[in-house]
Amino acid sequence: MKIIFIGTTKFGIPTLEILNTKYQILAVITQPDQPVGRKKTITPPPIKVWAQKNGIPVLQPEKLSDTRNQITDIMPDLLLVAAYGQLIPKEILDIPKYGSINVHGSLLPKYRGASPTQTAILNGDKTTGITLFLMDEKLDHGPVIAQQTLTIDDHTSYLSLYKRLSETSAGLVSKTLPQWFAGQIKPIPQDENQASYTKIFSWQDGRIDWTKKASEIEKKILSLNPEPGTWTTYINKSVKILEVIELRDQNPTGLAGKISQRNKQMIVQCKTCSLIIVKLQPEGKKPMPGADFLNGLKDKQNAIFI
RNA sequence: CGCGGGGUAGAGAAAUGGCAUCUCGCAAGGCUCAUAACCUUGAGAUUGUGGGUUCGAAUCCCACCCCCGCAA
Repeated sequence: MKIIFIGTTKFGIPTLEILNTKYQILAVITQPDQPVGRKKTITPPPIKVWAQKNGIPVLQPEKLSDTRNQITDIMPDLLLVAAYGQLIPKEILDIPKYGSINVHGSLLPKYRGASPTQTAILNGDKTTGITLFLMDEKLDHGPVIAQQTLTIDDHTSYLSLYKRLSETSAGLVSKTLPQWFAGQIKPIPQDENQASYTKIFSWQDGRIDWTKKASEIEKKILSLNPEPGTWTTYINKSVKILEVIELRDQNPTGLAGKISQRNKQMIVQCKTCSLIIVKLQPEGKKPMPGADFLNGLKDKQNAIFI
């Protein structure tokens, strides 16, 4: 079987690796190199780097429809898409004999869209999973081919769940494709009534509201790091909050956001209980332990996050 | 030339022209049944680099290097 892999982020790499051992990867399609960071360094997508290292041809069209003729010429049996970042036009999806399959990091129809993993953690879900579905012209809409459920443990961070999902994808793709090619799977349409969508989180979404419950704040920190980041302000400067531990506190005292010290640890008051700030990063500074931040404070008595 | 913050002891911060200071850590001693607690003492800094102004520069001026937040 001949496959074209379409993807951009490193989410697809485990899947791509396993495909490369079992099938013929004719080409990899990924987004164009983008300027990144303050210096606007032109950076290739991770998928491109991997493909070049493994001697697989790379296509980087601005718009996918530009490559229609090239894809037709290659005559793939299947398009496999994982975290590409653009809608793929139907005229492309219909080219391969066995259709176009997308790997999505949630149990569809729940959490369609850009940030299923972060949203699952933010909402405090106990489970999530991987869905393989046959793509159509609508976003994350087509009939489901296979699903695999994963449990989300407490205190799971976005990055660790992302990694597990990405590895699970590889396993599920590897297990499912032979059955798909053999015609043993009948796609099941998604239940539109159950559908929900996720948005791309912005810097503003990462602002911490200290009047919320400590457990809610912790989930926000776990889900929205490293991107777009979670932050608060201290004397008109932003401070990223990178890592916290919830502290059981029977008698919350002081205002929400109030900074205090206990056993050399930095404590911030929330609504119902407190959080130990393990790691944070003031604007313009490198990440540092909460205790270090506390050491440098001029007025420890009145220190507060807003 | 996208906007902005920063570089001072091992760490985090003060000091805006005049003895480089504080908190933490570290070392030694003390207290204690004991301690991550407490007390005493100590070590540790060429203030990012190079030049300039000045009797005198962490501080003012010029150039350069490096780190970081936002935005993209």
